[in-house]
Amino acid sequence: MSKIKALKGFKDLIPGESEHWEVVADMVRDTFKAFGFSPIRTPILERTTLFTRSIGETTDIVEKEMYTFDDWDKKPVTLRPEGTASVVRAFLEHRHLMPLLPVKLYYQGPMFRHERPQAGRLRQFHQVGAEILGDIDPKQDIELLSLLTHFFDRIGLQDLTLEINSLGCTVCRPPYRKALQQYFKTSLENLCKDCNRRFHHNPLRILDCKKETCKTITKNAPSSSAHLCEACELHFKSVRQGLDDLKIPYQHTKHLVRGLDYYTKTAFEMTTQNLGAQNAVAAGGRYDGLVEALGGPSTPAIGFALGMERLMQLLPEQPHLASNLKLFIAPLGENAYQKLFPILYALRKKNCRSEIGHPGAALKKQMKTADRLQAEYVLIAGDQELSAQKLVLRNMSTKKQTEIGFSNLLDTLFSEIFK
RNA sequence: GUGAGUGUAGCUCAAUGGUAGAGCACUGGUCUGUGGCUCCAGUGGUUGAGGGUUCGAUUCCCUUCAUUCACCCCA
Repeated sequence: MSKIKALKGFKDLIPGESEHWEVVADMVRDTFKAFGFSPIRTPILERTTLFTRSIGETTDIVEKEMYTFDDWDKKPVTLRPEGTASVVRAFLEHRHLMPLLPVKLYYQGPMFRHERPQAGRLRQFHQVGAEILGDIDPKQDIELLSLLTHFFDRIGLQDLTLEINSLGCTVCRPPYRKALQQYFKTSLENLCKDCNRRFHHNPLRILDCKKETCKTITKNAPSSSAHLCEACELHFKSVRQGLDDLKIPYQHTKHLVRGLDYYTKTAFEMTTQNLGAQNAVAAGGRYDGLVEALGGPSTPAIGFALGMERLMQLLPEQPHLASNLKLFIAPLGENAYQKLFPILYALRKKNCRSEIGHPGAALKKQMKTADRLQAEYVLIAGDQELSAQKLVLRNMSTKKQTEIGFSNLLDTLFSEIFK
């Protein structure tokens, strides 16, 4: 056994599983394009400041989870911990090429966070994301949520809940934050250690605590929706109305909070009870201030990210895909191999999935290999066949064998195996 | 970063203070050039690593590493 193993929290996707990922990836492309999104691929490595400025200096991700190191020019670079910052950076860098607002983009790819691995959480994990840049209208929120809902529908996942909330904006969030601190101030000693920490740097998070004692205290805490400014209130109302109009079920979760600093107004999560301690398969929200914060023109935007590992974990157990091998060629001896290898090449050029056995192996062994590869047909070529100028074609499920002459070999073969 | 659980054959797991066993997989035979099924046989382990207690440790203790789950946080 090799001593070098994959890093902790990094995982190989091998046949048996990798095929299913491709199926889902294809479905992503298909669905997201239907909703008018275009693919974008951004680099995995970015300047560190892109993330510190967008995600927030004091978030856990930036403080202790990023893979950051000095590039050869001594400037710090980081393996992306999420996708939105890169997309916004690319949007700003190529704005002249994407003049039509709103710009609708989607991506899929690996993200990196140095966390302790756990069910539904890896250090390299994969996200599918979608972003709509350049429109503050709640219509965009609805469009994005309808895509998310439809995608899960189409992939066949049930038992998912769309939870939404509004976090307010720069106008109404600060007063709400104060109101929360005011409320919790009196019961600080009854709140857990973590919540005491949250009290200072992110009091909204207290609402999300899992501890029972904290939960009872948060029960009567002021809700964000009661503190929304007029614009945010109206926006949130339109979003909910829009979802109702499309008959998309959702739940208004008053304590729903987002971890990244850049979120404003609409915030949402697609949650499930079947993921162990994790419950979010997808999450996102509006980030109306981010583009400007990264040095661009004021550009409201909204997006979501979906965790592939979590999605795959929720999908019902998939049977290992059959290899769909059409033909296995069993050459007995070097002569046969040399005669048949060009035939194999010709078959493959015609997109016929085919394999050839090892000429030194006994026929029995080659048959076994063919069986394991789930070949539909086996073409047998030994000395007898070569001297008789006729090959034997065996149908593996019916066990019927037919002889095929050397003249027009390829054509005959094709008409036999594709009839 | 914190806490708990688990490390025995390629895989899934037994067992015992006296140097380990099953099923599956693999190889071969049954079946001389024809796969799946049956039956039979065989290969395969310094019981994660290091140290300690003991006449003796795979079992008990300590350390370490790996892994899993949970907390924090997040998709």
